[in-house]
Amino acid sequence: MSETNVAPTDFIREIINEDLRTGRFNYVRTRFPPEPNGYLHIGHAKAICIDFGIAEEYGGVCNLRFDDTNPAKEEAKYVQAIKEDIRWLGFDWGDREYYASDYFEQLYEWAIQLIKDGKAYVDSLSPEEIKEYRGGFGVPGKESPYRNRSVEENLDLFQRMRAGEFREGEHVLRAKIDMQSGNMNLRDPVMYRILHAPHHRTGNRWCIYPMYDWAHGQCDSIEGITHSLCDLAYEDHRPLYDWFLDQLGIFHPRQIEFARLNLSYTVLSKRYLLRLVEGGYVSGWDDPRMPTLAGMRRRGYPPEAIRAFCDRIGVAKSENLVDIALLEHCVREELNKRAPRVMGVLRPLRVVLVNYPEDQVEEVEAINNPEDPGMGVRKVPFSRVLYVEQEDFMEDPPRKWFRLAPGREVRLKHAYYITCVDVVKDERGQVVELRCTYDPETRGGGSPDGRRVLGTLHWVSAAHALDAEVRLYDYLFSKPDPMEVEEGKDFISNLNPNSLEVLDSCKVEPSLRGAAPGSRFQFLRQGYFCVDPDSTPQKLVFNRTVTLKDTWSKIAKGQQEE
RNA sequence: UGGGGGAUCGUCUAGUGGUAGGACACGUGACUCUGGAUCACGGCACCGGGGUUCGAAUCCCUGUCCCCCAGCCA
Repeated sequence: MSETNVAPTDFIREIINEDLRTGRFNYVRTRFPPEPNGYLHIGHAKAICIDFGIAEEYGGVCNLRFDDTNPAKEEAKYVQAIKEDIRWLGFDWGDREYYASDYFEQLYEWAIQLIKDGKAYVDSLSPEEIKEYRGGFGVPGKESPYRNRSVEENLDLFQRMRAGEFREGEHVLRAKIDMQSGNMNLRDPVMYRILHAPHHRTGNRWCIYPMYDWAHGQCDSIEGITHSLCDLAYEDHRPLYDWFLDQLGIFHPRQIEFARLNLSYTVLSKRYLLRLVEGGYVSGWDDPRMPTLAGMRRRGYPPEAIRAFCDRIGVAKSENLVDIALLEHCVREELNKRAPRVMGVLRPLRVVLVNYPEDQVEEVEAINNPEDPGMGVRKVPFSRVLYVEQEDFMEDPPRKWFRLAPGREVRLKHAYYITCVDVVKDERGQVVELRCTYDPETRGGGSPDGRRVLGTLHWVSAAHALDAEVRLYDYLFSKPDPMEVEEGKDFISNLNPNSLEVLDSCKVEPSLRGAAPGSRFQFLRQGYFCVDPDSTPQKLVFNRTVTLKDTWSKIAKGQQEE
C-alpha cells in the first residue's frame, strides 16, 4: 500500500498513520472477534464499524474470528445469528471466517514450548487456593508450591491433562511471570483449564481449553493482524499479550483500546440482555425494544441508520453515555428519504360525511414520498364513512389547535376540506362519531377561493380499510442510566412499565394489503412503522420504529403548564 | 490499598502553542396539503490551583473527581 496519509479523524487512525509512516507495518489488517454466546447489540455495531471501516479505509481487510474458547457457554446457533447480523449491517469478511478453535493445536504446541523454556507450569492448587494465592490490590501474591516443578514433570502432567486423565479443576497450566506484579494479569495467569465439555466445532477432541488471554494475542498474530482494536477493559491485559508474543518470538500486532458505547435508556451487556430475555421481561433477543441488532432490525431500524450513528458518535477513550435521541435522529433521517408514505389510523373515530353520496367511492391520488418524487403516486379510496384519529378531534380545543373541533374546517390529506357540524356521543358521553360536511370544490386538497385551513389530517375509508395491530414502543428503561438504582435494587427495577402498548383495532389504507414483513412505511403524521413477522393475511402487525418529531406535543405540554 | 486509564457545551466529539468548531438535544422564527421534512437564528464548554510564554484546552508542577482490574469468563 502506497498512500499512507489518510486524514486522521480519531486517535486510532492517527496511530495507524504513524505505524504506516514509520514502517512498523506496511499494510492494515483488523479483526472482529465475537464470542458466540449471545446476540450482537448496538455496542458491537460500534466495534464492527470501527474494525471493518478502518480496514476498508486503509485498503486492508477485516477478519471475522469467533472467540470460541469456552465450550460451556458457546453454541453454533449464535455463530449463525452473529454472521447474519454482520451481513445485515452491510459488512463482508469474504472467506476469512476464522475460529480460535482452528488454532487449538498450534496453541498447544506453543504451550509446550513455554513449558520447555521454563515459562509455564502445571499448577495443582484448587481454584479457591489459586484465588487466595493471587493476593489483592496492594497485596502481593504468593507463589504456588507447584511453581517449580521440573520441565519433565510439567510436560508429563500437561500431556496427561490433554489425554483426559484428570478431572475438571485438578490441574491448570499457568504462565510463570510475577506473583508480585501490580498488574493482576501478570500474577501467573491460567493458560489452560480442564473442561470435559464438547465443543461446537471440535467436538470431543479436546478436554483442555485455552483461556481467552492465552489465545487472543496469538490468534491475532497467526492471522497477521496489524491493529487489534478492542475495549478499554483489555488495556491492562496488553502487557500480558506482549509477554506471550515476546516469549514465543512471533509476529506482534499492535493493540489499541477504545471506549465502549453506552446508550441512554438502555443496557448494553450480554449478561444483562440475557437476564431480560430469560426473565421474560422481553419476548426474546429480537424483541423490538432490545438494543440487539436483531431487535432493531425487527423494530425497523435501517442498517444504514445504525452505521451513520456509529460514524457520528466518534471514537475516543473517555467514558460516555450517548443520548439515544441521536440514534433516533439517524433512523428518522434515513427513513425520511426512503420510506413510502401511507395513511393509518391508530385509534379510529368514525366520521360520516352527511352531504356525500351514499354509495359513491372516489379514488384520490396520493404521492408516495414527497422527498422522492421518483417513488410515484398511488390511488386511495375515499367514501362517505371514514375514520380519523381520535386525538385529532377536541370538543373544546385549546389555543393553537389546528385540528377538528365543532364548526372547524380541516383538510383531509389528498382529499377534501371537511367541517365538523355535529358530534355524536354514547350514553357515557364518549364521542363515538363526527358528522361533517365536505366541500366538493376542494377535491385534491385545495380550494378555488384560496381559503386556508390550519390543519391537515390523515384518514382511511371505513369500507376499504384493513384491520391492523400496531405495537407502540417506548424506552425499555425509565432512567437514562438504568444502572442507577436505589440501595438493594437492580436495573430490573428501572424497567419502564409502559415500554409496550398494543393497539389492536387500527385501520390502515388498502394499499398495504400483503405488505411483506420487514417493509417500512411512514404513517403520515405519526411515525415510521415496520411490518412484523407476526402478520397474517387477515391482520397486519406493525411495529412503530420511531415517532415523527412532534411539535404539537410540546405546545400542548407548554399550555398545560400555564 | 497496588496497577492501568480518563476528564472540552445538557450529550457525543474536534483541537496537537495563535479567534474553542461540528453534530444531537434545547429555544425562537420562516415555510409547508404531514404541527412531518426543510431553512434561518440563538444560548451553552476547556475539572481546580499554580507556573512557562507576547499568547496555553494544548507544555510543566500540583491537587480533585470518575472508570477498569483480585474468573479455571470473554
